[in-house]
Amino acid sequence: MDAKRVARAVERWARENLEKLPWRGERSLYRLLVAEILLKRTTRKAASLVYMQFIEKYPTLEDLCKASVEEVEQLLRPIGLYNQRARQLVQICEHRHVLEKATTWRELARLPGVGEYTAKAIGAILFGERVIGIDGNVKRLLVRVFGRYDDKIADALAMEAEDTRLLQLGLVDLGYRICAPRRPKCNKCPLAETCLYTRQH
DNA sequence: GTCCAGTTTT
DNA sequence: AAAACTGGAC
Repeated sequence: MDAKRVARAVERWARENLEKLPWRGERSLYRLLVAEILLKRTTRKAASLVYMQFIEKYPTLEDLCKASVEEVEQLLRPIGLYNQRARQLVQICEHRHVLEKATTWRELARLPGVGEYTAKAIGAILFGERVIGIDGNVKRLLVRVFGRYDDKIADALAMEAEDTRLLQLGLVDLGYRICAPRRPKCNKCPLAETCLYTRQH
């Protein structure tokens, strides 16, 4: 298995090609967590606008914790799932101490609304942990490249990471923008040489 | 396995 | 008109 080769290629690609998004480059755990919750089952475009409004209104965790659920719901209404998301954000305030001290993805995973994907993605992006969050886009990419997906593949990739942030964001961006569900842009993909799917088509 | 929910893409 | 959208809770 070419985990090392794939990791290198993804990181190299990510260095030049990551899409600029409002939460990219964000060093605040609070802000990254807000972004992840807004992005669940939601496109980047829709999430971007609401994210910027959200951060302007609640720049810090303290600001959010002073807000009411209704107020937060109102802001989230345009992108849907507002009931659920607003409740989760307010619950995170109740677990404020966890967020303030967390240094590993396992601690984050205890927060309401934070599952394995979100916790591992932040672990890779912010904490530099050797983990990779696997969302639908990354899974599709890995199935195409390796012909299958299981936990061992994700672990192997994480172990080969030189820069866990670049690897995580690179995988997500490649999966979303290049390795699209239909008509993937294999001619623009840095993994085309080793990709099983590309070679079979 | 089902539900959440408005927006975007096909 | 569907199907999908950086999932997670129940």
